[in-house]
Amino acid sequence: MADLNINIYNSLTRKKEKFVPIKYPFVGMYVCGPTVYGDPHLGHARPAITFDLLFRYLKHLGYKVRYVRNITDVGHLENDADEGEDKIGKKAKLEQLEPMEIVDYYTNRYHKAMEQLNVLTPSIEPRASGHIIEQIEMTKKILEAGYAYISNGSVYFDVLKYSEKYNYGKLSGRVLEDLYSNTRELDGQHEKKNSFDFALWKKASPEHIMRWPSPWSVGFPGWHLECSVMGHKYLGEQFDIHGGGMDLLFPHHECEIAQNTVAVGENSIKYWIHNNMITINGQKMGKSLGNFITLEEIFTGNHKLLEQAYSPMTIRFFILQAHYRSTLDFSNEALKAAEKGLARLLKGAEILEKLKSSDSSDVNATELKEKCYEAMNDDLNSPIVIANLFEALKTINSIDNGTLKIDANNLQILKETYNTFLFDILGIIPEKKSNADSEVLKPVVDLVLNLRLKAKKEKDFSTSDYIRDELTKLGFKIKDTKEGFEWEL
RNA sequence: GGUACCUUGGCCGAGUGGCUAGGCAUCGGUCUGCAAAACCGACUACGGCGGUUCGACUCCGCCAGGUACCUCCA
Repeated sequence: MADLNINIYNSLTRKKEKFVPIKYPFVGMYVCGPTVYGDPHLGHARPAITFDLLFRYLKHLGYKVRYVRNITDVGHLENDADEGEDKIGKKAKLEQLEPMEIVDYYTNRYHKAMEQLNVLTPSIEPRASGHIIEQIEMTKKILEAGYAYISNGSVYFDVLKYSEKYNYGKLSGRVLEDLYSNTRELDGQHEKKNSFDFALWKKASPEHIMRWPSPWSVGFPGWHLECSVMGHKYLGEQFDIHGGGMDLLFPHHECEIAQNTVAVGENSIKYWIHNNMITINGQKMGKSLGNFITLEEIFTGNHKLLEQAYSPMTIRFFILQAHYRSTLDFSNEALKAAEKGLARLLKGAEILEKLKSSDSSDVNATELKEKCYEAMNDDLNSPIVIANLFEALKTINSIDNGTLKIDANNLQILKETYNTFLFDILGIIPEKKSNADSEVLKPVVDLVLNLRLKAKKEKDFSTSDYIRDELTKLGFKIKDTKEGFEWEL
């Protein structure tokens, strides 16, 4: 068994820390999921895959992980808390649908994309709209503690009051004085004592569709509240990991910490983990910037920036080839490189199954195994894991070629390591080869290639080349081997 | 304007105070009737200027360029 000495970067302390769960062997992990008002895009794939990697790895190490990833279907406003429209509500009006139709439609689309990316389903996937009562309860608690105030039917968190006793900005490094001078003048700020106060409950304007009764007004909960509520509801007063995109660090996660501190207790979450953004031409890919590419567009190649379609596994591999805390720049060239590299690794897995062991061994597979664990333990360094797998691939091919030998024991470890890391931990699945395995096609192609083999033996190269060229045109890859031939579609 | 971060070879991307990750592309070689695949080899980089050091891509300072957050965003 691998050692459990994982180091992980904690945004809260800004350094790598040894991961020690609050209550071994259980791990509670909460990750901010999507606001379901549009198709999932490449940016959504990053946190999903990053935390899927963590989820898989922790489980692999034997932890009992409860992974909660929410669906935001209410309270996420288009603009500033006072004047903005709810994202879902806006879309619903636009398309003349019930808000919940929008929510279900895009939630399903999200799930489908996640499945294609081989992202495991979380243990619990709660919706904000299903936790209105709990959100009202938490708002009450914060009011009772004296860290919130009611203004015109809305409830706001009193950041100034909070910062007298606690450190607002401990996560983001934000300084309150800076927020004073730098928050823009926006309409409707008059309800708040200070511009940096944030809403816990909002009174609904007449045209606002999504609304619930509360002690203060008919309205809806503030965006930051849902994660605090659902995280603690399902993972307890204290839990281990809270994750999300770096862009949520401020204000979203900072506000969560403030709410938690008042309503649940200080330091209720141990590790804050943030993935970096995917950029396109060096700029963040984002809904508001309009430069995003949806996952469906990538899978079909139907976008003006795409030179071709890229499979879900190519995307997954592409994302894992960069460290999760680095920005990752999108380009066709990089994606094609990922595609080719991945295909080689998968081919290696097939060859590995057929390898024969020898009496002696030039290969030390234990070393590979240790290097892979070491990389994962060092803040989930998936690029290093992949680099190690490529080294292993070289070894595999060399054994296949007969230039290296491996004994049974090392072969066993090599297989275990290669398959465990590639498939179980990195979560790669072999892509389905269209019709290559079809019952009808295989004998036909084999027949044709056997004819070619015969031609070759008779040195009738014009015929054999003709067959190969024609099959290549049809998309077959033909490979001659010592024994005869191999092909794939 | 404030805060933080980044700048690595043709491209993507790890990493380290001295031991030149990895992938893709390109160019040689081996193998092959020729290819393909595979293997071997080549190309060996760390924005600029100073400083610390026996030694810096890695630490410090300055400069340049870029990005993110400060408003919704994964």
